[in-house]
Amino acid sequence: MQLDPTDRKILTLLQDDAQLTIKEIASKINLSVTPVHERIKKLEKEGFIDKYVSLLNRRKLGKSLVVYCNVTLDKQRKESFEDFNQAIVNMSEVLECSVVSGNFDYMLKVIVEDGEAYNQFYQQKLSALKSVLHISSYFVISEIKYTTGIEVV
Amino acid sequence: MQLDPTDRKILTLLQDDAQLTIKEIASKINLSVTPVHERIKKLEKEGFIDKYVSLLNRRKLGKSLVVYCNVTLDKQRKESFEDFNQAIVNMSEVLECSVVSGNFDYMLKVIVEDGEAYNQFYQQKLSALKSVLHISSYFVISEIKYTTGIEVV
DNA sequence: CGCTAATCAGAAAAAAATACTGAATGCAAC
DNA sequence: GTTGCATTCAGTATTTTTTTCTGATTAGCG
Repeated sequence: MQLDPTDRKILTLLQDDAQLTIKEIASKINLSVTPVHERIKKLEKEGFIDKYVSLLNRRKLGKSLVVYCNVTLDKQRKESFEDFNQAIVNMSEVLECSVVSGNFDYMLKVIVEDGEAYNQFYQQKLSALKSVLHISSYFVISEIKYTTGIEVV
Repeated sequence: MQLDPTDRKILTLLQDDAQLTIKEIASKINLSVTPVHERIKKLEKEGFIDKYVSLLNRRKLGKSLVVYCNVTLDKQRKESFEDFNQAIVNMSEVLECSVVSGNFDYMLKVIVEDGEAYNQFYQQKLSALKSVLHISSYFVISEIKYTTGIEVV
């Protein structure tokens, strides 16, 4: 399926504010509600829109510390990767985890309450995994930018 | 303001699916619509809910490559950080950017179309910034986990 | 006990989403 | 050229949801 400029405008609006009513969107792009509604349903069905979420304020919820981790696995063990992946998916502290190229294996983004909580997480959860060989932690001091919005060209 | 278990349930539901109707939420947590509605409005006003967004499928939109970057700035120049921050905020390829502790200064998450597009971005945008001294790039090979949902305890 | 504040259910009103109808347009086949 | 088909749209009707309003229940407290 090919997106036209109207679809792109709708996607751009929705990824910034999913609470916009169809009428509001219609008004912003000079259309009536019918085509806007139909297009949104189509975009959902075709998989351009993955899901609608509300973004919570992590500080308000006591998760003030963000840490990026580089993890290297013990390549000797054949099942290392599967074991590790499985474990990571079930850790609520880990928001993002990807296999990356370079001189380590995984990049993680972790959020916790504070340094003490990270120490707990590090010692009892992450480094406790048998497949883990090495971890480097980078503490976030200041968040310059965070967005879930991607450019819709 | 203090959250009670009902508030936490609502937040947990909403951060996973912001399209749930108040009636559906009410039914899931055994309440009527009135208190659910009142609580959501309160949670928005108090800042526990930052915003509602739709998450788009980046592959569908041609952004197939994710790259994490470590950037080191030239500390000699006094205005380096401000200049860099300003520039980053205006780059649509950069989804996340944070100042971090450790042997480099910034951690970035970048999404682009492919390797060629990254090369373009790297050469003409990122390394073109005067304040940038060094960049290390880590290409994402496989995304194990990605979520915007944080544990609401 | 009586007062107040907080929380809730249920119903009513307002607004939104969804479904339906038909008009306008573009395009391909003949 | 014109017939037929598909696409896109505006306008309206219907259904569903949100929002507001009213009053009941409960818990805390002097």
